[in-house]
Amino acid sequence: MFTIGQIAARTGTKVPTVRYYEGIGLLPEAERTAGGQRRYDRAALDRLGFIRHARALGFGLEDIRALLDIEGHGDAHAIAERQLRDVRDRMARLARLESELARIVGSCAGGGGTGPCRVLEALGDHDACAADH
Amino acid sequence: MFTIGQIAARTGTKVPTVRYYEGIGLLPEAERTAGGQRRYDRAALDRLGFIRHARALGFGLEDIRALLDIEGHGDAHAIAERQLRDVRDRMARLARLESELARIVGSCAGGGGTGPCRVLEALGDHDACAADH
DNA sequence: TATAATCCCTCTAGTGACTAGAGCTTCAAG
DNA sequence: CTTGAAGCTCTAGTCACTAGAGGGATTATA
Repeated sequence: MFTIGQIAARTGTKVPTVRYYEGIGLLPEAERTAGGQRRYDRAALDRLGFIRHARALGFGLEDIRALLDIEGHGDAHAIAERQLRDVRDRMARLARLESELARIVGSCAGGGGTGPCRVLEALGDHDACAADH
Repeated sequence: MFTIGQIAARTGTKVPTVRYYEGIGLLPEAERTAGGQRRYDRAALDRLGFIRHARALGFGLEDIRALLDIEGHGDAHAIAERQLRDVRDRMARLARLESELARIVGSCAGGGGTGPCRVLEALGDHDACAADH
């Protein structure tokens, strides 16, 4: 049996987060000692590991709840594909931001320089942007 | 003079968001008609445009507040550079997620197929990941 | 001038995924 | 038996909005 601090450390989770997961029903209610402290078994540890892995991949908690519920139906594939599409979307948007920001930062050469910095003008100038954000 | 709906439409903002910005002090308090409705001038419209542009580039509201306050000191450049670093960090992390997710989704070939889908196993299998998330 | 359609007002509460803190109790080691 | 770390509950805060209730203002048309 593990304490909450132990499963937290083993999965790279913070202790309040473990309690939060229990509170919203992602983790089952833990057994308690006579004094009221939580104790966990191997299954709980694995489940938390699964949750943290899925979180690290960007799945939302509701998606994770669905993944934990279905246990083998076809839905898992659809959820993962949707997540992959989301990630690719975000990548594309970030790439546009990056080039725009690089342009703005580049619009005045040095950081410690003397002249007035163009960053504010560049930020105010919407029309110079490629498009859509 | 513009109504709140007009400046919202012109800047691609939702009306409650404009009121929210006023509430947190990003926009000055608007003049009011006798009946209590907000009216805006050109300066307010420009300021809101600046805010929305900066938001679209991923700046947080506190950064934007700082950008609006300084009006020409060297800080703007530093803030923009930090934002650019943030964006590049996020891009790198997303790229790792993307390859991991693609692997997981690819681990079972078809969506509408018959056999059991490996997505859940792949999600549970932390060790197969390249690293660090 | 009356009315209807559209807009606007304030206020509260909810979102997602935690995180921080106060004030207290339990556990394990020595 | 004492001490110190770790645990407990509960409330509230984060960020940047968004939704809804219940009502008032403005404007265009008849």
